[in-house]
Amino acid sequence: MDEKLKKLDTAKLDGIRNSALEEFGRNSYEKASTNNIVKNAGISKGLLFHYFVNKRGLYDYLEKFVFQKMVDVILEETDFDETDIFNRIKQIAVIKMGVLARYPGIETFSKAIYNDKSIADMKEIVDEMVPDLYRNIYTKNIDTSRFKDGLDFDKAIKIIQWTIEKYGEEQIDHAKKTGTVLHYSKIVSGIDPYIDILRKAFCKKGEM
Amino acid sequence: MDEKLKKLDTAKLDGIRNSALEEFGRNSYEKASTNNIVKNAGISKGLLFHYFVNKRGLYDYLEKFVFQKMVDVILEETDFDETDIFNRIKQIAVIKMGVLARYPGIETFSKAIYNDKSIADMKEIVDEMVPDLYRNIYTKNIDTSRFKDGLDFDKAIKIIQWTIEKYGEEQIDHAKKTGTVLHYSKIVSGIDPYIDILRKAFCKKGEM
DNA sequence: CCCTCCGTTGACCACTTCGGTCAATTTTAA
DNA sequence: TTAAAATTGACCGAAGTGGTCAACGGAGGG
Repeated sequence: MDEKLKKLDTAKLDGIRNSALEEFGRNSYEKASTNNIVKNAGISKGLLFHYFVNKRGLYDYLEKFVFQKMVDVILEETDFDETDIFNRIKQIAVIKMGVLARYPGIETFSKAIYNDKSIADMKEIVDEMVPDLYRNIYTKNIDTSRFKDGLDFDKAIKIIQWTIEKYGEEQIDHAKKTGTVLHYSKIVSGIDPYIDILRKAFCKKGEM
Repeated sequence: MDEKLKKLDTAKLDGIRNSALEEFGRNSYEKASTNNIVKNAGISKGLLFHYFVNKRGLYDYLEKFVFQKMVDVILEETDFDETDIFNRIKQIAVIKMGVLARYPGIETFSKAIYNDKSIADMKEIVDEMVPDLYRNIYTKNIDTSRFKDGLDFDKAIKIIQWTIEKYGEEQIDHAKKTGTVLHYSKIVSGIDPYIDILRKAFCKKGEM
């Protein structure tokens, strides 16, 4: 399966992935329809099974893909020379949103994974790697001296991260409800006032 | 339909609702199976259609129910004598979690609503009422004088609210992944350190 | 004791959709 | 020109779909 996949046209593969992520994100594994997937991907039924063998093969591939993609992109695009934690967190949030934009459905799919029984190995890998990854990207080469004395660093990071994520989610929700197109640059700039508040709240007076 | 429903046994109705919320939450409207719903609710097929006429009737009922339930419980249980915004937000979060605990699946169902086309009236009602409701419950009889001068009140509230919500989500996720049972009292007490941090960050020195 | 009422059942309906196959066709490259 | 590879979609038996309805059982009144 994997050798065949490597020869598959990038654009076509992208289409299949997005279509499948959406279908598996919206429905449980059993109810997700391969017919819908091929229809929305604009390919024939036979081709899907030619490349992914069967439904389970496609699902397992997607599972590995979304995890690997997120990790790869974050590690690759994060600027570890940035020592300011606020900028670092914002940067990672923006990177994540970029992935979400390129692969719509990746989010609902990720959440749906834990409802279905999936590859056993996969869960272990994820559960091991993710905490490690997150500890790294939010602490590596970060200047903690600017924080107020006595502030719980880990919890402060969580608050900043959560604020940025929730702001993003709110914007996405709002766009979905009103039917407007979402510009990620707008989200990014809209975050700043919140970051300012948190910076004032968490940093020493002279160090902002 | 509605008159019949009133005579339906509470426990049985609860079972049907929870089963249906879960099924509609996990699947799109078309793919959601009435067979699954009756099976998990422990009732016969005929009974479901006797009370709800058809699939759409059940769905529309659920839509009204989840919205009405949330509003009612919040308005009923919130203590508006509490003037401290931190306690107020925490209180509402706890109330919400209580509803989520009693009706598992209500959350995914709510999110799924905006993907499917649903009762047109419903959307308008929700879009009008919800912002109003939220403006009220987070500001009515709240003492704003404790906040630091120059702090953006609305944004500060958002940050507090988001922090509490994300903390809750994280705990629920963790419980789901590890398969452990979740005690809501634990969530509630676990929030406090975060609230303390935000209180120190947002309030005047003497006013905490 | 029967009778009527009503909540409740689940076999059954015609129909759609399911995952998956494979002979046939088109595209590619040499 | 030809062999190989990519791609199609009609087709399969099986399973599931929303919805119906004749029949059942127990409660309550006479």
